[in-house]
Amino acid sequence: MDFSRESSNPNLNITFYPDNLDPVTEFELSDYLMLDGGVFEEDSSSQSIESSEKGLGGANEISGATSKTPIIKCKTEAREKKLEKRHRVAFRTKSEIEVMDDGYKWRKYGKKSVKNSPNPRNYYKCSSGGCNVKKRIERDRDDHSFVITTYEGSHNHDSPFTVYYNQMPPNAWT
DNA sequence: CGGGTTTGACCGGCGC
DNA sequence: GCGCCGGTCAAACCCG
Repeated sequence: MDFSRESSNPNLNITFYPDNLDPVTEFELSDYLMLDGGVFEEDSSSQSIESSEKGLGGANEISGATSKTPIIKCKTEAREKKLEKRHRVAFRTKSEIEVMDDGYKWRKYGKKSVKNSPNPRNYYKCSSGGCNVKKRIERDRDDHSFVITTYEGSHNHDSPFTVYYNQMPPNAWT
């Protein structure tokens, strides 16, 4: 069994996907891997996904990589036009725990079995009032030890985690 | 008692 | 037009 990871360290291996994992898109997996540690953001609004910087237990540093591949941007614009999307960021994380604490409070509102995957997909909403950020979590169908987390939208408010983050000295975490 | 899960039903979009 | 499929709702349930 390869579930014998001794620590629940979700920061071991993180891959970023543009959009969601659409198996029927023209994208190949190698296209995603081209981004290699980059964050894909759709900037249809002026905010950026802060949660990606501060979230996930505050241990990983995934900000900084900002290369936006033009081809993907192009494709996404088409989809964006069609679906009128907001921000959508997908992570692929090696972890046994599906729901990790990224500082926000999430409320589950749905579970669904997807045809493409044997594993169910979970839907979460940010439980803060007026904040309609959504989150979608599913397991990788190839690697059961990977978890795919997709954020959609931008938070209206600061993360409760951010309060601590701002008020503490930077080395308070170690 | 209040807030979060669970779970099936419902609905809308898309492809055929 | 119909059926499939993904996403959301909401009522019942569970837990602190």
